[in-house]
Amino acid sequence: MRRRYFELIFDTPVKQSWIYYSHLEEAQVGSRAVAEFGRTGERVGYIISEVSELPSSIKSNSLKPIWRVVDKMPLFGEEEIELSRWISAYYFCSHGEAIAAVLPSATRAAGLTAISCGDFENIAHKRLTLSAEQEAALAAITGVVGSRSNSGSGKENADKFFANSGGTGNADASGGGWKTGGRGDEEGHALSPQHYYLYGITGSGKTEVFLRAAERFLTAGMSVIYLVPEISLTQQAAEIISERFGNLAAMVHSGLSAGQRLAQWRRIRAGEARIIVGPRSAIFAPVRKLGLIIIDEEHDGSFKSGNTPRYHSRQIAMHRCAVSSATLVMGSATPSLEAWRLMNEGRIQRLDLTTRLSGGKMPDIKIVNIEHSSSCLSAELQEEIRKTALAGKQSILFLNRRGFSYFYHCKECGFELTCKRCSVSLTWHKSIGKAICHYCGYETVPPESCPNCGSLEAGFIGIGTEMVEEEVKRRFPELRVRRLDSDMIMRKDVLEETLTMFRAGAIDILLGTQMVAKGLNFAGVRLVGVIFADTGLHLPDFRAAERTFSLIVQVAGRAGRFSPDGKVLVQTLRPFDPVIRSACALDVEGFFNAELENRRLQRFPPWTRLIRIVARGKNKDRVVTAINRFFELVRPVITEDYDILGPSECSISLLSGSHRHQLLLRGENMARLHAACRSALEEYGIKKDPRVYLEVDVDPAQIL
DNA sequence: AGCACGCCGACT
DNA sequence: GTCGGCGTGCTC
Repeated sequence: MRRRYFELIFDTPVKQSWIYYSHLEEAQVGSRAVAEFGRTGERVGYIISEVSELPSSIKSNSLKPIWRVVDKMPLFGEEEIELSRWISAYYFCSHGEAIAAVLPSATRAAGLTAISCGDFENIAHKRLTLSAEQEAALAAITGVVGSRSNSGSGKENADKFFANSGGTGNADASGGGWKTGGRGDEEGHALSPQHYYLYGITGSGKTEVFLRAAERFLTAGMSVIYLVPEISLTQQAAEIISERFGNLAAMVHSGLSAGQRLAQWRRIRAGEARIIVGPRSAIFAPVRKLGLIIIDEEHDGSFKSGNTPRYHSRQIAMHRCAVSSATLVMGSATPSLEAWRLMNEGRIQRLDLTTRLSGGKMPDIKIVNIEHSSSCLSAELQEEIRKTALAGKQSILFLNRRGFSYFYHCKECGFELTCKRCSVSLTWHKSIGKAICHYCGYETVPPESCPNCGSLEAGFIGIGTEMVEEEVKRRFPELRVRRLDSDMIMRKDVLEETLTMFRAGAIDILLGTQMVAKGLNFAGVRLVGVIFADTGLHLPDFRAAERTFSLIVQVAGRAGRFSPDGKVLVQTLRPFDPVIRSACALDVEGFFNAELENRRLQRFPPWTRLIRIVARGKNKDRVVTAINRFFELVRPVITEDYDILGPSECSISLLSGSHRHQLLLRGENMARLHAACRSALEEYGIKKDPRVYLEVDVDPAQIL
């Protein structure tokens, strides 16, 4: 075999590719190859192209050989290479990091496992009759199956707001589409938005519509990707889908062997599995003829990756839909503000589901002022827990307590200390004795007494989860209590076990964080108690109100799902806070429209886009120097209607021993932000301090 | 990110 | 006199 040359990329932050030679016949684009990389010995690289001529910059005697080819059958193709290239440009990571995120790897990606039981054809029947609303929604979503041309209407729509990477490598969405196999309905009404949103209260039957839509696309010979939030919903969705679609389905979730992952990846690539269910990373499923992407609980934070590349599945979904002219359907009772804005503007077609099925009603929600309560369980809440237990029903207690829930509060008048320029809460920095705004750097010495009413009953406070558990156990020794939070599920099956026990009625009170707020449907739940609704509200993050609102509405939805006597108690120090009030009134529209207006006034998403740059390192002075240097570099390339917030210390100023300082680039057009950031990064790279790492987060989900 | 090469402090 | 600190540079 003659000597051939291949371009390889590695999972390293270095933004380059490398040429290797090989005599191996199996060497081919799309396979992984083992080779020596630098002085690191054996490493797995990804073959992304075969090159016929060496670039003049490379001396052929410096080339290294490919030792071994890992995949006899290619693992990926042009689509994956293109997608990873787009990701690397959009999210400012190396191509290698991007492809590693896309492909099933032992360590990084979520795994895949087979679920096959029964046969698609045979199952499709035992189903419920759809309500008129569900029917209408389904018709809208599937009305375009088969009648779509290959045009870019979807692409424009996506680029317009979410995608929009312009000039960064998007170059190509070339017509990766496919011709439809010709199902009849050609009447194709307005094709423009191929993005839909099932907006409906919890328990209004979104899932059934998703499933029917999926079925239509499958029947038409296309593939479907069905995204669900991490952990909670995965299991439920998996069961339903495997039951309904049998061996056409592939489930994606973490904690599986590399072998299983690979097998499923191949099964999907081969077109054997055509409906893929899973969390965030399932968006990369290598399906052919992508027809539909479903994003259930679209508002959920787990769709945004916390590691490089810090992608958002919704963004990737929009891109993939544009490339393949596929349909996107999202759903939630509490959409993200981004989605809400697009719905208002008609760029996403909103489909309403207004009635709760299965005989349940939305629960009675009551706000409880805990201003004078000495316990974290108010008298009212204790009373309801007692009532619920006596009725043989179950309770869920929810406390959204994150690491830094400290805030300055006046017990007298409810005053909170916020930044004058950004209207976000100030964070107490004990070490220097100042309260600081992490958006603009504003800082102040906190007042001894409340600036509003002069009360001395003012200061920084906060509640913890374990405290609640103790309190509950102390007051209700006869009830079976289980705590469910990230600490508890460190051990592998605790989550599953706890949920099973709860479902079986072996637990009376389930106490926990987010985990208990998301998509759990248990018939026995009568009471939901929100221990302290204010927690997330005071985080120095512009999405604080949105998150708080969603959580309350979501957790409230857990009560009385199947019975009419659901009860929700929301404990708060601010019974008149508009966010809490609108959540407790389930006034979704009211909240969203008000919040949209706040964001507009503050120039925050969804009215603007953000790129966040975090400098981190052990040496604080170097970090400050680095972020200042970057600031000086971006300043000239940012045009007047765009702005830069910071540099300022991150809210979490010290993380894993690294000091962190950040900068936010803000503007209406992501393409322009991208361009500015890119040029600054290039300049920065010339003389960068190797002891300071620069993290770039495009469309950050939180900026703490 | 890794990893090796390289030049300055406390140890058998 | 050496072991080892991590600061610096490189990866076809």
